[in-house]
Amino acid sequence: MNDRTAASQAERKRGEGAKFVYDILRDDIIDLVLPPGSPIDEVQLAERLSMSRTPIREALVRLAGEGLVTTLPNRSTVVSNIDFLNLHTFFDALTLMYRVTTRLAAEFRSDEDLEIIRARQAAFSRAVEAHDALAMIATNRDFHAAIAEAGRNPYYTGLFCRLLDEGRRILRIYYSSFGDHLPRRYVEEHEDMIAAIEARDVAGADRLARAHADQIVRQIQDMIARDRRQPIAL
Amino acid sequence: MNDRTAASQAERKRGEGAKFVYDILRDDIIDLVLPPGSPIDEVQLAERLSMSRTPIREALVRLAGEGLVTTLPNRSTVVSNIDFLNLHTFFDALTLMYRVTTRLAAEFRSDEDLEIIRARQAAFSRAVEAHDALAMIATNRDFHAAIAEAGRNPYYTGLFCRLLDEGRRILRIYYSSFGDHLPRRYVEEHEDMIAAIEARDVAGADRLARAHADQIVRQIQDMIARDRRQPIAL
DNA sequence: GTTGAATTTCTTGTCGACAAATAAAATACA
DNA sequence: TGTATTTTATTTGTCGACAAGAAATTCAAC
Repeated sequence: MNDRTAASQAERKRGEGAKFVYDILRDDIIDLVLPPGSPIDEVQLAERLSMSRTPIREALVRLAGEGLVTTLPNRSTVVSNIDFLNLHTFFDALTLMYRVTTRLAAEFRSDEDLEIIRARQAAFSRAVEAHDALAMIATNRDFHAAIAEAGRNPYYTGLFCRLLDEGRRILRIYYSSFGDHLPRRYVEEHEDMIAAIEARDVAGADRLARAHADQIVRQIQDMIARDRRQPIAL
Repeated sequence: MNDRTAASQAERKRGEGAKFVYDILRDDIIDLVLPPGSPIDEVQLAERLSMSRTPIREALVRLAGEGLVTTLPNRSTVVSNIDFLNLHTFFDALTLMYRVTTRLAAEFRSDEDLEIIRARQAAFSRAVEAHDALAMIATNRDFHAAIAEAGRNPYYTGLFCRLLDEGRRILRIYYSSFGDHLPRRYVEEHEDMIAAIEARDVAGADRLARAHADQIVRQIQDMIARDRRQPIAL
């Protein structure tokens, strides 16, 4: 799978076995190392990570709770499909969470929050400069997650992070079609959002977040319309 | 605990052991049969339900994923506290979900959805007539959950149901202070919402949902202000 | 009587094994 | 040759047991 598997040989503390395999599976699912539909074999995973099936099952239960894997009763558990037929519900929720979290960030952010957000934006900017599409997707997610954290509403951050992760999966499918000019626009939009959050301009933050969300949704829809590899589902 | 425990003697099908104990624990937590802070002993539960610890642990992992229980590493797992200090984040998210789901229901509802919603409203009305506060709380939750289902956005319904369940816990703490006149107002508000959903009046549904949410939030806040038993936390 | 260390107890996290349920393969039959 | 049925095989769900960690208790020293 990946090189982190080597770390499994190192002795792990008691109690973090499940978290260990959870993190590995989660990252691999979001990065599409495990594409939708991939079966997950408990026994195979167990011997690869040199641990019992018990912590692996616990990780799978948690992943199922977040909707990242689907458990067929008495049969295999597979990586959840991306529901292309109902993407509009995803876009709708994503847009709303963009707006709400950015609004709240403008209202409740502390100076430390602002620092973290700026650091995340710097990482995103570097990824854009380097034309590294994969890093762009990841750092963009971290940027907005930091804004959500500044809003200090765990209900929103929870749903938003789930949506952002799902968005990473979708974007990763089409990452080859990323151009060079559009992302730079995102950098500028991010800067505007930071300015609004710093100025505690709630209305402005909402307007920018909405525009930003529309922008991203439109780009994903364009990519899907342009790329007709799997028109129905994966 | 309750009489459902007796059903544990009946033979269960393979694979639904975890769901069985999950449902029991979930209901008991939401109904405050297990109040916040209650420790959950795996071994005790295992022998009471006459099953192994494995399915019980799976249920606990799922409950932890939904935030209903908190697992202290290497120590006991307890029923999660109600965070009275940050109730405003709960009210904020609840209000937003009320609005969004009702809007979407007005937009996408089918005739079958409307039937289900009406049935739930009838149950709520009966509970109000019977002055059964506990049934009121439960049927009110089901009514709004049905509206959310009609909106057909699983991201919203997921968060909303979590919020409604948490609201049930909060309301149940103060259910003794329920009067007789206020709930009747809720019945009428529900009827108005149904009418707006039937007429596909999105703007009206939004307005009614917002007013309804404000109403409920205000009542809970009044109850908390009036009842000073546990001013800080439970 | 109080404080601190050692011991015991109790609960959890992990393991290996077994049995049920399903999928796959092999066989029988038309 | 194609289809139905039995057999095999694989994978999951469950179990009992054991060991690591933390809390509670005991014991000792001052």
